[in-house]
Amino acid sequence: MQDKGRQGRSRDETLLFLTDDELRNGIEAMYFAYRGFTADPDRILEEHGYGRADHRAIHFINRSPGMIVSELIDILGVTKQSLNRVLRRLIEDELVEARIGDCDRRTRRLYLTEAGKALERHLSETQRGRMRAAYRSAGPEAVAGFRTVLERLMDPQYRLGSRFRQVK
Amino acid sequence: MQDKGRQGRSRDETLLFLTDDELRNGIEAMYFAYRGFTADPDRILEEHGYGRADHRAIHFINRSPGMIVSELIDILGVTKQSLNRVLRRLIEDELVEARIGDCDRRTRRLYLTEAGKALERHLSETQRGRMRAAYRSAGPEAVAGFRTVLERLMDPQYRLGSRFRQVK
DNA sequence: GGATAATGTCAACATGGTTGACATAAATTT
DNA sequence: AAATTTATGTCAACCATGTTGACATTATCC
Repeated sequence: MQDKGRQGRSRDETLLFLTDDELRNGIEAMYFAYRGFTADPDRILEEHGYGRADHRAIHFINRSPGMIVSELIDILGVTKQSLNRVLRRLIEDELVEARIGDCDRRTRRLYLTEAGKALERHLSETQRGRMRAAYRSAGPEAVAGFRTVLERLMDPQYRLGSRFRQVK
Repeated sequence: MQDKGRQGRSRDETLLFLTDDELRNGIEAMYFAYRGFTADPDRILEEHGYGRADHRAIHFINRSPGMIVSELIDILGVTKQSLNRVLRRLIEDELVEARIGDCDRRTRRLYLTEAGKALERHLSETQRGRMRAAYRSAGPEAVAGFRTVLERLMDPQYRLGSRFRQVK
């Protein structure tokens, strides 16, 4: 099954990276890498009684302080009900503060509190640690390639270039 | 917040890929890319009334036909109860067949049926399509770098090299 | 024959998604 | 000024997928 594909295509050596086998390996690698990538934060979050959804909210609020709720909904790609369940708890626990917008008083601008920033740092440091180790052992050229392919894999509106007309 | 880190480190140009900012961008890219990467299969699965857990089982059974249940549990990193719920349905729906092992009759060897293979092909073709487009537009060197970093990100036992003493 | 191993199953629970319906307050349009 | 739209919040029900714990069956191993 997994040999069949290669045969017909590998005559062109320069396109070896496009054989079905190579693509399948890439798919699998993506799966395992993502799991490794989330493993450390997951452990930390569990100790604090939070989950991955909380991490994502914390990450993006830290990334763009003052972001409003609907922007966060768009970035995370979840419903307001789903995000609200997360936000409500983070606000109750005083990891996140929601201030009324000054231009538009219907909106809520989201900020991490000091406690929120502390948790963010803890999560981020651990995750960056793994990323740094991977980057360092792979080298700058590999990292550039890694980033290029990742950008091509995501839906266009989330590419680094497209993600900054928003915020404040 | 996100400027602070760079300042202290960017003096060494060759290590720019290791600044906290670069690492944070990598983390975010990983998140968005993974989402893109699973979006197409998720749509297809939903049409058939299946979920991502079913996809993973189908993927790995296709990848290593005859794999036994405990091997699949190890690869997926879930409990037997969790996998069982998935397998039970896939077997009921006749996408997967579980044959009694010939050496050890306690074990169950897992295979995709024709219907299972058909669904696998549908899912895989779509996902490979996106992967192929990304690979093609990024080029072979980027792909090599991509794969290198992914391998370094995953837990070592899942690296491509370490994943083949098993099966049959 | 007794211990161990591989699998299956039941029940209860948590997380994090979904949809649908409805409420409030503020901004915008007419 | 009134009507409409927008941003947010909330309740309830549901689904998928993970967990733990307990227990049963069958086959293998010593």
